[in-house]
Amino acid sequence: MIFSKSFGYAIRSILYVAVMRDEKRYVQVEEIAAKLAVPRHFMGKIMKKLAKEKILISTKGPSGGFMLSEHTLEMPLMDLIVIIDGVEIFDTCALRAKECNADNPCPMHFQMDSIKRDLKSVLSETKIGGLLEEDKTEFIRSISTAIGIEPSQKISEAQKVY
Amino acid sequence: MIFSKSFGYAIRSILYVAVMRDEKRYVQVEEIAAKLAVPRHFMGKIMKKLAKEKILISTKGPSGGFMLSEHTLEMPLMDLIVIIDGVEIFDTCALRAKECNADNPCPMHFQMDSIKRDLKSVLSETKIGGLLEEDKTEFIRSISTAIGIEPSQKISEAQKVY
DNA sequence: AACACTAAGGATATATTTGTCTACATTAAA
DNA sequence: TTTAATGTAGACAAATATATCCTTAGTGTT
Repeated sequence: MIFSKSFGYAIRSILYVAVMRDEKRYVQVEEIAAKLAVPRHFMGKIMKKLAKEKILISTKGPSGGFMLSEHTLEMPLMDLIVIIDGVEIFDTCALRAKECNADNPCPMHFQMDSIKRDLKSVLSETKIGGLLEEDKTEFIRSISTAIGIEPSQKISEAQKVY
Repeated sequence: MIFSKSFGYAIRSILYVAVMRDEKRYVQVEEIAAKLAVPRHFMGKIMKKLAKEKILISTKGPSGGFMLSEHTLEMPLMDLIVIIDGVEIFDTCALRAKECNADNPCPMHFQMDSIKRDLKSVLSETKIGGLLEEDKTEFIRSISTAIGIEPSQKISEAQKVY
């Protein structure tokens, strides 16, 4: 699955907060989780981590919640991957050899090297803000708009999308 | 982790059988598992699947075990991935959108498309036999040779490698 | 100061993957 | 034909990833 489910949740939550940035200052986990059809508390854990890593700004209390920080949109996906999934995806040998490098390569080393190089390249070149360009914004907004009236309905509708 | 642990076990077992192909006809799970430091019965399950898919030939009874089939070495890694890990790695959207394609792309669609294209390319171009070329063979052989005397030692030594 | 609202944190639960054990079926060899 | 060596199969267990629940701690409002 290349990336974890958590990573997908993380991106989706950031994009949701980003799309909402004109409408109000802070967005609540409650709302995000409902609109994106992500388990409320699991979403909370992930966002807590994002806040701790300064990817989002959070504040407690009434009308509190999450918003973008200045550099959120400039952050490469690479950083997000490392924060959520860790570096294992890049430094774990496919055959699980403990020592596997160019000097002492496992039989799949160079193939994996090529794959990982491509992966790193895409993830480093793509910034979070880059995911918001053009009509893609519409896709995100559709999650929150093209959805029913009532909370439980919202969730079931959202689940049809994600 | 891109590929599952099981996938790594599968490749390692096939390569082991391949390297042993001169020395004897059949190689036993018992031996393979010990030399590669893979849990005996877990290894068995994976190899059973490989045999069912005609990637290896198996026979029961005394002096039975596994050996290569004619086309084993010509098989692209792509096929092996699908057999062991399934197609989810290629058809699951990173953001877990149910409908995600070029016409209705999720915000990460084109980045993932690029990554997956690279992945498929490497996995399709690389055949299992290709992993056996040159000095890589030495790496595999080292698993079984550069290892101690006694079975329990063998396992612990092997674990240092993998 | 008291209250209500919201994120933070920790404990617990469920699902999936990985690993273990036991019994059984097949086959070669004696 | 008996026996022992082997793969096959399924139930069970442990580890990890994902999900839920409850409590705590800030923060704005009254």
